[in-house]
Amino acid sequence: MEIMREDVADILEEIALLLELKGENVFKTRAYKNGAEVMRNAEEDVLQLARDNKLGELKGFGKALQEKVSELVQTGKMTYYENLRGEFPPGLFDLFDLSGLGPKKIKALYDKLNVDSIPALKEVCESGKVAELSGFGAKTVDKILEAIELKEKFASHFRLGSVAVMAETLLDYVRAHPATLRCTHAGSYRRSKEILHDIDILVATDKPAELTKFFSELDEVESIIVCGDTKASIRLDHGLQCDLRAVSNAAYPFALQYFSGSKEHNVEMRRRAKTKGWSLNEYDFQGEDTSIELPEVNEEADIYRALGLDFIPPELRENRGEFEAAEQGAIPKLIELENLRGTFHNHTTASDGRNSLQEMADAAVELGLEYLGIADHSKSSFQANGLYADRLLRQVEEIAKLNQQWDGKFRILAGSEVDILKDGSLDFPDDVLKELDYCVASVHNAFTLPEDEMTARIIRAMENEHVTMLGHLTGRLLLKRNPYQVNVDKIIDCAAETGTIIELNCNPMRLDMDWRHWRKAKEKGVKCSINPDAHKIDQLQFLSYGVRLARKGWLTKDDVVNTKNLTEIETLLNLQSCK
DNA sequence: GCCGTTTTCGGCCCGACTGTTTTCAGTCG
Repeated sequence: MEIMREDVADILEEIALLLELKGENVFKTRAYKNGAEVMRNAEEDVLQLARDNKLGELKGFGKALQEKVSELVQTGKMTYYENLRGEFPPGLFDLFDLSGLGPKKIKALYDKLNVDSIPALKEVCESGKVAELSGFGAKTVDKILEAIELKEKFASHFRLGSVAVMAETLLDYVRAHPATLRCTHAGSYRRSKEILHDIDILVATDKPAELTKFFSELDEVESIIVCGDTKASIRLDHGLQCDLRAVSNAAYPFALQYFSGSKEHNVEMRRRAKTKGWSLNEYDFQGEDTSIELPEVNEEADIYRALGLDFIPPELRENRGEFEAAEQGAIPKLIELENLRGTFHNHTTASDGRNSLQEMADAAVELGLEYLGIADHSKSSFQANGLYADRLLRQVEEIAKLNQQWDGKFRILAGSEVDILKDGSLDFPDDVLKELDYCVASVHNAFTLPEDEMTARIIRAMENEHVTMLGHLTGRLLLKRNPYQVNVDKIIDCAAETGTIIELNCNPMRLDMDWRHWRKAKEKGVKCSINPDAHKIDQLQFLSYGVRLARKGWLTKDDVVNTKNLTEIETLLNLQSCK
């Protein structure tokens, strides 16, 4: 099997774990973890660099990592890794998933009690042997057993869309507390990650212990993980964890910056602070040399300014180029929800939607939109009641009639989500497609094609002049189904050449194309359409997730076509005004 | 193991909480 970028990163990360188990130098293990991070995020074609023995060009890759990864990519195996792996039983790795257990404790359990799997751990916990080990006690045993139970019960991953309501509710509670001075979300929720492990809330107050106690006693709390004077961690329904940090008003900007992360972003912040002779933590700047004056900080932006940086919006804080941009005054003005004037790719009862054309349009008008693109499924998506050409053309006529009611102030755009068939041809012939206002082309079957065939298939579809935009590029369903194999770089290049718009499908299950690719796409001139893929009226609200992820992908108002008003869209699509 | 306008050695981000400890190690974020 061909080695992928992600496989290399996973192996480097596993080596780091193995080295920790062996009790190796922490900086050595960190070097491997860092190497994994570089593999995942580097702009370069890292596999090609590995084939050419040029990985040393990447910061973080020295002689040792370069040789090991090159061996892996060129031969399909890494001797060092395989030897290291042979030193430990495979079941040991599962123990790292248990919260409260780290490399030191796992090593002790393995060395002293021969624990090499979760079932074995459960047994020695229950037999009382663990409590006898030095450094372990009754409470540790309880915690381990609870962690085992939790792992079995919950997977600790949550989609942005499934935590957003709870995140807002909890913040509202904190905001309403009389001892709260100011508060907001931090962490990955603030950074708009598509998958979250927890919700972080930060509060400024003179009575921190009062806040943590209040928080840990909310009705929504299933169990309390920790509750101290300044921090409370609670577990909610479905195992979702939520952390509250309470700090002084003076420390609030520092804490907000710190707890918003990402870890990679903060490591770089601290490194930059050090070059100025300061140490940065979640409370303040500390001067190593007391003769150097410390900057005054009242809000988060002051911290960035002190380091010679423009304010970096939280969504961009992934250490993926935001520092360079902030230095050069090149942080883009990111898109806002209120910039959206309309949207494409929505379904009705004609295929697998729940609401009629009229109902969907009324809901869009209610949201203040000027146009709503309908794109019901085409005939090959028989599972979704896809339309044959005759039904589609009747829908086009019906839309034309409905459009007369809004006197040109609102318009339903007649489209189709046309299936890209296995060979890259489309599910409707050109003489049907040309009757439409626009067309979304999507893959809905044959997900297991090899990457090159899948890429060629999609490119062939994009080359059709009637295809306006490409739907959910990778077909992923977050936490449920992996993306199909497709060469995203080639798709982006093709979109740039053909002028095909790429969709940011904002169904929280999809959020596809992934935010990590948008910056590259926009630099090549590819436009984005933020599409809710709504199957009922309330799913039009998915637009807010789309905007959050578009921001994360560095997109501005100008990069997103559905920020254009109706007149501009009619021009873009070569449509006669229906006034 | 990596890195370098203080460079080839000596650093590498840092604090809170918990539990098992009589002053700290381990884990987490």
